[in-house]
Amino acid sequence: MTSEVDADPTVPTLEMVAARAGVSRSTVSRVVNGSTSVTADVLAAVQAAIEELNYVPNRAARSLASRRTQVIALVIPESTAMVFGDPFFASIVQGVAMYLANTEYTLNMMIAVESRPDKTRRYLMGGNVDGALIVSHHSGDHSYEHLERSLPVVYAGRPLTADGHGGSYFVGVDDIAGERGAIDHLIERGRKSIGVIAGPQDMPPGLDRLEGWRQAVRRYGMENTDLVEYGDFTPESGAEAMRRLLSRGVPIDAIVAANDQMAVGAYTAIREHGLTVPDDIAVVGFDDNYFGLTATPPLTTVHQPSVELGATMAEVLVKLIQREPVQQVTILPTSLIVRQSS
Amino acid sequence: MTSEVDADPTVPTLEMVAARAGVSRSTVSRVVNGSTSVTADVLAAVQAAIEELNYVPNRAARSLASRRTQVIALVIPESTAMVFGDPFFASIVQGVAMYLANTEYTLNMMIAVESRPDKTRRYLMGGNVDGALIVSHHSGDHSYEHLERSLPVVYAGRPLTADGHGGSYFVGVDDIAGERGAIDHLIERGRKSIGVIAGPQDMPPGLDRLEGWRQAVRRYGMENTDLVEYGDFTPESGAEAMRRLLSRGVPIDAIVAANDQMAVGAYTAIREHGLTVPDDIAVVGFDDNYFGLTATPPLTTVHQPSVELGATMAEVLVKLIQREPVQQVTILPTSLIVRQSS
DNA sequence: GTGAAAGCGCTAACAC
DNA sequence: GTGTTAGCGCTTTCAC
Repeated sequence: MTSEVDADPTVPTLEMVAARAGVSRSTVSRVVNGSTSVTADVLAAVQAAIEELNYVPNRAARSLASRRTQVIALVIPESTAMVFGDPFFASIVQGVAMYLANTEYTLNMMIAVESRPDKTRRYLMGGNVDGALIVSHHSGDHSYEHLERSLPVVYAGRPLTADGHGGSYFVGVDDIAGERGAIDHLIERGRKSIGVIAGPQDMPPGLDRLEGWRQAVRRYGMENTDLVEYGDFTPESGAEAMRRLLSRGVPIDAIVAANDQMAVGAYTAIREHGLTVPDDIAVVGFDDNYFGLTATPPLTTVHQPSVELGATMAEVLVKLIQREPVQQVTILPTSLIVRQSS
Repeated sequence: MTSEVDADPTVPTLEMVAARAGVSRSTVSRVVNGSTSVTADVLAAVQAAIEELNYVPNRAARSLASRRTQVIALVIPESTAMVFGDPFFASIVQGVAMYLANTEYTLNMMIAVESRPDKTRRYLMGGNVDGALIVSHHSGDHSYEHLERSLPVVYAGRPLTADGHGGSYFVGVDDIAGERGAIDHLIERGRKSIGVIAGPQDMPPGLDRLEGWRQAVRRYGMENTDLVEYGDFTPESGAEAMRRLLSRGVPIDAIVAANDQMAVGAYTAIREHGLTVPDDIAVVGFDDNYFGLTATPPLTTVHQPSVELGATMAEVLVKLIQREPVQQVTILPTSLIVRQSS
């Protein structure tokens, strides 16, 4: 048995609603668009007709006539999509989708194939969407900046440019403060020699989390100011960085990693050296995802509100589109989740 | 500084292309739509004009005139979106998006708010999309079945109905065979008493993976045919199920869990009893996500090709829309990933 | 092979 | 408040 799709169960049009309600198409249009200048009885009649016919406005027609699409693009570079497994991106997508579910906007998720950057650019500039949300693994990469002249755009994370944000709108978290908080916590617990497994230094989270560590090291007047090794956000790189740190022969009683994956990787290296977490070395991650949640021992980490980040990006973009006032920069708070690794 | 959006940088229209190329709009339309009945020189002229003007067809106009939208909806029930953290869903979304990136179709991802089922239904039936992909955590829930009469629909996972698939199109994996393979492996490694932490019995993966264990138990003539406890796919439930299994006092030297999260949870319970993985008890999961990958020891598990599953769903739907022949049921193979827990 | 003409379903001035 | 009138940018018969 094959499920056959009906030829055409005649989708009702605005005109049919008008005829049934005994009014003009304009009036129906007004009702559909929530105009106030319609008398109560006419409104009721139209609504009844809409209900009876099960009328749904045709987006294409509406968009063509109004020159608004009611579509928001969520652009994800292909290289980022590959690492979609990263819970951070999944959460952002979820936040965006859930926020938009309660608006009139539709989410158009697109993978930007990097070998054909033009395809994406043209699609976005071709009047097919009302605005775009850009999420890149290489957070801070605002290479779509030229778009901003023809389309409202909101980024996840601050741009890489040192001098301000170049007019871009973005939503992010305060990585510096978040990492500083992690170290405050370690100091409170009596740790003296705190190392850091930093992330790539060509993206803001990598840079800022390291800066947070630096500020804290200075503030607490710690002796070892060069206990830094770098990773690329993968567990393996975290393990390697930790091995390098341990092989220095310098005493270390705590480590902060720029994300949970590397923190969990550090566990491996610590165990290899016959040491235990947290007795010998306390470990604190960043992000708060299940890598840390399911690790043994469960990881203390800096929580980043990623679902909310997605929702906020969508909110800012919608306001931008509707020309409501919005801040260019929105910083969401991080919070320390203390578990058993510290 | 505020980024101002230009008033209207005049998006080029098909008419402008026609004028520039010195042909009629119909001809430009033919070129844009890849019609063969256009002479080489005319084609070249039109393509040049398109290039020079940076012309992009307006989707709304095209859709209005052709009565095709080129939009595919990916519907995710709200309750499922909540557990978006489950890598399985993230991978499906990724697969769908990546497949569609190479087609003319656009991905419209929508969260179906369960308190307003009508909103979703009407949107889908209102001629706003050419087809729908339905992904539910409660896999097998084909409650959108009525839609299939007016719209091509493809589901992830087999329906719950016992009698065939009721005409629905779906893409899934062979959970029964996958689980059986896990047990073949354990038997090969000399395990004698294999228990199972089953999933919820109101969804196909839960049912089928347990059935796979049952078939294998029977086939190998194992003695303990009731070494079954149930969980709800979370790590905690896996730990609890394992505790119940261990407290029975029956010898167990291996356990298969219906997903990786529960398998990792089982680790906890096994350790609590002073036992080790895999020396005392071998553990095999199902899904193959980072829960198992980052666990200690890394988990042996049944790999499910989730990205490919998403891509295949999209492929089937596109063929369905284009009235090309497609199988109603597509079953993707699972494969056993042997790591260190078995 | 190419053009002319007629809409697709809706919104938005503008009259009344 | 409500109706009339033009399109929005494209596809699609149908002639030629």
